[in-house]
Amino acid sequence: MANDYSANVPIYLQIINEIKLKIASGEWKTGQRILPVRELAMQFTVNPNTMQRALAELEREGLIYTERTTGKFVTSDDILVSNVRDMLAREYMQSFFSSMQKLGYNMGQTMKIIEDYVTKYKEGK
Amino acid sequence: MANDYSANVPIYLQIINEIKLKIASGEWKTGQRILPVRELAMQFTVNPNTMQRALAELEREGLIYTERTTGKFVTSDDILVSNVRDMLAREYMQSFFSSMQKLGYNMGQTMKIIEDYVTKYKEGK
Amino acid sequence: MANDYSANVPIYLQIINEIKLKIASGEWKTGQRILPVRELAMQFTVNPNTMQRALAELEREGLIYTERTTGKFVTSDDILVSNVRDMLAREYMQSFFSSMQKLGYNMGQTMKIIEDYVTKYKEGK
Amino acid sequence: MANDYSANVPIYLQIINEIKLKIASGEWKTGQRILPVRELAMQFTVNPNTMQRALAELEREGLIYTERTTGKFVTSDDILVSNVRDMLAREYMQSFFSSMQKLGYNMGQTMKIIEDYVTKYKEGK
DNA sequence: GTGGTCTAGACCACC
DNA sequence: GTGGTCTAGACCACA
Repeated sequence: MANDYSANVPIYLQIINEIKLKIASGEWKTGQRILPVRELAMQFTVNPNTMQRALAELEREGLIYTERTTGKFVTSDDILVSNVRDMLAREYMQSFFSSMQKLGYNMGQTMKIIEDYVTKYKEGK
Repeated sequence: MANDYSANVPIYLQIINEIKLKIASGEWKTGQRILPVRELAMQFTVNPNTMQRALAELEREGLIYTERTTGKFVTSDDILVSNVRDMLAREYMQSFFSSMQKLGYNMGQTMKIIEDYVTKYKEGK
Repeated sequence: MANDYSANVPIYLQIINEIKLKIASGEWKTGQRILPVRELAMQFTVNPNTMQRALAELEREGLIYTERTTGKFVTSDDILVSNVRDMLAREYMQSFFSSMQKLGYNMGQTMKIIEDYVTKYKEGK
Repeated sequence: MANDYSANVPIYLQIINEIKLKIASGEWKTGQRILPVRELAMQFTVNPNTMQRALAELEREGLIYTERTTGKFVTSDDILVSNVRDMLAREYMQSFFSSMQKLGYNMGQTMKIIEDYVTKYKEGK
């Protein structure tokens, strides 16, 4: 049996995911300037180096770019952002179906549960 | 420095979830005797004290009971198990919809994505 | 006129190039274990973090891989190494021809100079 | 901590090389008057003192001479310029062969690579 | 004031 | 002892 009791997910990876979500969801708009590294670090209560590392990684993925001495910006590539958003949605969905499967629900049963939930949600609203 | 990044989730909590999942999914059947603590601890490659703590917690929730001198058993209360299973499914589902909402998909859009996914899944199969 | 009086090339980039050369030239053989990060850092008289960064980059390029708790190894992919070697050779060559062009030699003239040089070299030997 | 990583090459040395190249390549013609130090300094976006130092060095090497009250001129000694040009070419070439050797190519292999490259270059053109 | 880099020193998980 | 991560604090180039 494989045993990996959650070795702490590195902070910089958690930050990467958080920011990726902000960009994908449009909370950080394409082309928009982002806060200075040091301010971001304070906002996330993290060391500037850690933030720097996270942003460097996001830059490698193309979600952020740097203008020397001016600052960092969200990419202006709407298609890229859209792809990231789709990819995240897909990950969430697959993870959800996988969890349901572990609980013993096959896809059809899972769909039924979802539909019931949505129906009740609409009525409740 | 105080920060809000996931300090390790205590191992005993992780184990509780694992076992709860085994019971809810039927991998551990109702009324079935479970292995001695020490063996379970080995199986999970965990300290026996940690396993003991997890089992105690599960017992408080009624999912496990102890017969002195005989050992520990999964509850025989099928309804309780069924409720736990439903509850977990509900948690997964709410968490999923919540994530999708953070990504900017409302419930209708999310449903559409799910249906597309399921359709493609069936075709692919 | 563009002015960029060599801002120091970052040490970690210099190290990357040095190590890449060692691997491409076969001084570090494919599959061979490399020294621990901290020892390498001492050998290069550099901070361990700097060495770590360089090695991480090389790992992203596939030239190095890590076995947890065991150490780091040169890739076993001979083809990859061969490609890197070819690429470096090509870079050197293009840089050379480019320099000669700046000096006012076209490709034919450059070839002539090379051949003279090689001829003399052989005679001298 | 002492280490052997390229501390910035002094700017005046970089400028010397740049100007030497201009003279050797004929961009600055023999006997031609060169701009006043202050204008050159501006062109190179460099402190006038730095430019002065570079020109003084070039004068010591005979590539430049000063006529009091008139200004500075490129040497009229075509043979000297030609020699400098040859010497630079030779340096580039030796540096190139040396790099290739470090990569593990002997002179014959290097020649083969050059010829392949030139052949493809001509076809491509 | 901006990002980028480097050092020093520490802690952690894994074996 | 191995790699990986994090913090703190410093320095640099560029504009």
